[in-house]
Amino acid sequence: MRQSTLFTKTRREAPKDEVSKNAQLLIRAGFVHKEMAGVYSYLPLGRRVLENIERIVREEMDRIGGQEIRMATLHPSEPWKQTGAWDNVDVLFKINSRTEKEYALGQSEEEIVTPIGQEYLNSYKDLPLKVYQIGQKYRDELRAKSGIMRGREFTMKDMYSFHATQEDFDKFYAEAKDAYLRVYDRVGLVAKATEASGGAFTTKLSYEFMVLTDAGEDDILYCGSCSYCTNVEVSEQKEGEKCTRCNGAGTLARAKASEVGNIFDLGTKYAKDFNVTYRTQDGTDALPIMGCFGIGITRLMGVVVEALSDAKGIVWPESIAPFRVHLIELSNGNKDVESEAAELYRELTAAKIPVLWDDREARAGEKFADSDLIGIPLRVIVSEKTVASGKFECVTRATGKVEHKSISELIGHLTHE
RNA sequence: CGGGCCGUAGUAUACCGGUAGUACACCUGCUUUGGGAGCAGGUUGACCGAGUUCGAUUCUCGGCGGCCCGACCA
Repeated sequence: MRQSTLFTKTRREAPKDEVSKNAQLLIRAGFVHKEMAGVYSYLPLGRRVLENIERIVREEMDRIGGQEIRMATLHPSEPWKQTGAWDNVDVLFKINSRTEKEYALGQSEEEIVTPIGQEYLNSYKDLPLKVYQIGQKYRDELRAKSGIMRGREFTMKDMYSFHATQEDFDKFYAEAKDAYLRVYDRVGLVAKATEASGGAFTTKLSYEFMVLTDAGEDDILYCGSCSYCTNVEVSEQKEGEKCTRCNGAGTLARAKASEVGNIFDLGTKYAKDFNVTYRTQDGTDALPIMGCFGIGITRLMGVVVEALSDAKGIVWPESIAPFRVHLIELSNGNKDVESEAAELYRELTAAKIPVLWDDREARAGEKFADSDLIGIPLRVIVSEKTVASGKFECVTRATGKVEHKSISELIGHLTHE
């Protein structure tokens, strides 16, 4: 992609109505556009990042047997009334049509997926079933905040599972937990599986997945030596105490964290609400046990920016960066430099490496500053200097490390990781 | 939802009861060219409504919108 034609450009100053680091940087760098409080549009750079996060999530959900679907986001009111959520879930957006018919906007989709399940889950042979989708969710938050981390419209991956037995559910729950941890690891974050309350869903404990960041809204306690981590809202222990989980090997530290996912045991609540039963092996009817598993895609993007950016701008992990290479052409009209940059762009593109080519007529300082802000992992500079030396200057965004490589060395490096 | 602050070019900000100035961006030209260039010229603006006033962008009220603290947070 030529940067001269890229839709959006960088800004020198942060907008005055954003305080959070993620929103300031994403807007300055041209990834997102704010529509209103808590609602953002994703522009080419931002969309590419979302797509990369979604790809990773899909791969991990498919790996544990998930089947991707896409459910409606405009919902009939009936199922919401049937579960009681219509009157009890205050973040539910409710809409009246011009014929006075009532609708809801999806903020989670148990009310939609369960009736769908009812139609196809007839026999124990149809279980287990795991379906998921990636799509927009709407929540009527009283106060949107923290940029893209807590909006009224956001993108979420939500998976729902149906099981014949508690044992089967527990087995899948453990697989899902591992898949979640792989997702966070792959997008460059360290997430802790945190014990938390099940909220309105269940009286059982659930797992929230927490990333340590001061931009987070939750307070967690975690052990310094084992994997124990708990939301302070359900903890019976306090900061500084010996961890009981590992018999006091570690002490508990308290930190701010952002929830980037959660997984719930729904039991038979929704199956009961919608009277979903399946025929068991011995010919009786039974209620399936359900689970729901969410990952906030857009929040994850915001948390990555919060956790990994530095004073100069965003630092994207390789796995979700909008482009892998930022090709900086410093030609100033020098034809040799121009043709060398064009040639490098062609070769990288032929090697299927996504490249943002800064072919603008701008000075070096501006290009470098923009490049730091946008945060593409590898910067490759083409200039009179590099043409003379026969090697390109390669700078790693995260570390600032500079290396000089030929085209073949560079492509070899990028394709053998 | 309670409390507070705030709405001025695309962005960020001044000043002012007599219709607005700066910087960046944008357009034209010349020069410059490895860390956000310089000169010259140019384009662009008071959230909406009502009230007070000779006159309102400025003061008052209402609406709408934004941000912060708290509460809330499937």
